Amino acid sequence: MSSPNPSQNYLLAALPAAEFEPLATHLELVSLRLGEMLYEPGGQLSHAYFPTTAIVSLHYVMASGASAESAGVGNEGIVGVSLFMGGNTTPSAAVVQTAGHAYRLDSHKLSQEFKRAGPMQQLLLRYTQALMTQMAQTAACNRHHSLEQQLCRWLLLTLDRLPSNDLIMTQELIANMLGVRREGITEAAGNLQRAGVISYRRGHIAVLDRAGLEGRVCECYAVVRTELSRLLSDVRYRQ
Amino acid sequence: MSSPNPSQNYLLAALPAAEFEPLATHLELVSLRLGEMLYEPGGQLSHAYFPTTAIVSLHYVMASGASAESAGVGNEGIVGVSLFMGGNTTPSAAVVQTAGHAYRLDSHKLSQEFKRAGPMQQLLLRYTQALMTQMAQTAACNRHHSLEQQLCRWLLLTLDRLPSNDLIMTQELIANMLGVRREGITEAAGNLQRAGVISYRRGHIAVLDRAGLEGRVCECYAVVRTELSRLLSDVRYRQ
DNA sequence: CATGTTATGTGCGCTACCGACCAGACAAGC
DNA sequence: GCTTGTCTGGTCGGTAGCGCACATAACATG
Repeated sequence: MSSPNPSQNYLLAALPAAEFEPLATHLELVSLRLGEMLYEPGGQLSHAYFPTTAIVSLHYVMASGASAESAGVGNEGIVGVSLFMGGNTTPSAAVVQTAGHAYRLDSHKLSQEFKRAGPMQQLLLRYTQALMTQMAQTAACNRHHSLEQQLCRWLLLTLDRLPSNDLIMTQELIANMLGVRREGITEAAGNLQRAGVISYRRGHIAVLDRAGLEGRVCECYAVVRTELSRLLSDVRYRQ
Repeated sequence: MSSPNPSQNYLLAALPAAEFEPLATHLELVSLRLGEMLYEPGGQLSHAYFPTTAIVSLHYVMASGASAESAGVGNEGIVGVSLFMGGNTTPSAAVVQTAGHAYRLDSHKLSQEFKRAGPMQQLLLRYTQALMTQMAQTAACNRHHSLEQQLCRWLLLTLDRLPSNDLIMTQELIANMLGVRREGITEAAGNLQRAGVISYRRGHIAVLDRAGLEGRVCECYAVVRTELSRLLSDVRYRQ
């Protein structure tokens, strides 16, 4: 896992070898810094990104400056679905939430690959549907669930995209993702720490008890997870 | 407008004549009753629906019974994107929010049409991207905007899908869509009525002053509208 | 026109979250 | 060492929206 490898990304790993090989030479390894903006609202994308160890957050920033994440993308997906959906851009921004690596692919190459209507197209469309589920669930969760439940959901989704149990993440950043006040995160995280579920210090969060998180999270986490594995499980071609 | 016609649906209307004609014989006019469930969460879809005068709401119902709409579909779109996205089903439900007509198309025929990779595919993908924008914006709006602003957004989006200014709609139903308390709608609608923007009686709402709504709505309405027209404006083939 | 049903209006206490602060605590650089 | 910036902890008032319990009003039906 330590040396970067395209097959750390689920979508790339799922491609049949015959499809992947010709693509491999066009994949460019990039290192994404925390806070880096992959694209601004309405901006043109020159590349699509397949994260391996990085995590990217798709979120909308309101006129007031307030923001809210609609979905996150990690090694299970791709950043830049609008490139093959035909819109080329979106009103959302894509910001690096966890520093790490990603493989990027020229937008023309991606579009060309998509148009071949092969396994890659199927994978991309299915992933896009999973992304829609994540967005719809975020909308419902924002409406009905408590800040603590949402924090648990967010932690679990992030954890699933990381090799370790340690997140490099300030409370302020989490608050921006969830679109809540930083103090709200302080309080909820404090509760979780007191319960022995997580432990944190300046800019680091360690998950000690994953089951504890799962016990506190709302149903939304399971819905997103289940739907992702349903959509992508039967399209894994390679080991 | 009074006699049902497939080209009342934007997507069908946008198809080039050569593409539309062979499809026309497979389109079946159906009448959708208020409250009818087109598909249940996880259920299989036998048809896709192109609404003309009907409006369908996509929403998730939580374990607690609470619900929240993630997007609405009217004559600008299609119900059943999961049929061509490859998932066949979704965790959301589709419920008729405004009774009216729709043309339905057999799921195999739709899928077959999609695979031809012609104008229909492009239209469907672009519409799907617009749908994603609507979902993402709903998530952000649920987080940050007031009930009154959300009601205005919902009314405007619904209005855009209707030929008239009269909605047949109880406050209870709106509350279910927005995922708020019925009393909250009573209050917000009361304010709007006092301001002369709308007028209502048991199960009917008339919009008197569209500009008034637009003055009170949050930015989310414009984002969704603008994105929809951006994505679909350059793919209109027929008059 | 009497009756049942469904839709709307109102009042209450309650809680989760917001906004605006300030204070302490840790990390890194000089 | 000391300083400076960043991160976390706590407080205090304010409020939007919830849950609940009703009261009233419009319509539909026989």
